Amino acid sequence: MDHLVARLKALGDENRFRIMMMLRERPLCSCEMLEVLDIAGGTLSAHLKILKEAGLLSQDKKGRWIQCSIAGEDSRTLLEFLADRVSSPDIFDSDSEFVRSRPPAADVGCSVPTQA
Amino acid sequence: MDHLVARLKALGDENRFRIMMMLRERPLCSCEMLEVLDIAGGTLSAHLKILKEAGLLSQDKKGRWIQCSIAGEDSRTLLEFLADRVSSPDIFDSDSEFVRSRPPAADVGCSVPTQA
DNA sequence: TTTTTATTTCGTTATTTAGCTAAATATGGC
DNA sequence: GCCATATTTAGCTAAATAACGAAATAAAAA
Repeated sequence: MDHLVARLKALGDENRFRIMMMLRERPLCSCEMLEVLDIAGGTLSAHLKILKEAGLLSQDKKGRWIQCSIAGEDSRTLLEFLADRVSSPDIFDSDSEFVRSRPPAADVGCSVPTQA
Repeated sequence: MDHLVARLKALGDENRFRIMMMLRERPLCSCEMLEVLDIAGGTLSAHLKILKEAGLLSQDKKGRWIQCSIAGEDSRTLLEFLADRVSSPDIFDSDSEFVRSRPPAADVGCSVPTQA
């Protein structure tokens, strides 16, 4: 499959798209995403794997947790273009708002229960 | 699901993406697409339905056949942006080349056997 | 009106996907 | 080393998806 088509497929899922929109704000660790998305840890891990394989997301070990970021300028460009075209900005904005309301993970660690 | 995410999902399939890339060239009827894509008529019909429901494709009855086009300026903008970013231009270019090599359907009708 | 052509719908099948929970695997702090 | 935390893997289920071929529709041509 063409790489771009694979990227579109990866982004054609609401939860994965929300993840990438949040990452526009700043790098995040999984536990922060879990606070926003109503899915289990295992499910999130699977989504992150798909985004990584699509070349949209990169992961860096930062001590105990793993920091997820947007992978590369190409991905960034694509996401900015798409962000301007979402038809329900409210949802993505409130996700970003939540991210902004929290101090970066690097400062506080991940002190959130992994699974409900 | 957010409308844009639904569009990305619709485009995240190789055959559907090829269809939309070909439509950048000119409007097409199903039988022309069938010459390019190696799928059965019923399968194509299902793909066209998905693209239509995603608001990417519009269909107009033209006598005996149905003309498919890109639906709206939004879709056109999105597709042009994506077309510049495909990682295997060869495939999509050769599809477009095939389309260009044929006179428009309006002139000749659809004289191609529907299914192999 | 019968035939031909274009397209859709239907019934089926195989595969993929998204989700869960629970177990396994790091990794850092005590 | 042991415990707590973060993440991945594994095993499962249910729903969605892409494909087929054949039957059903629609509309123009003969």
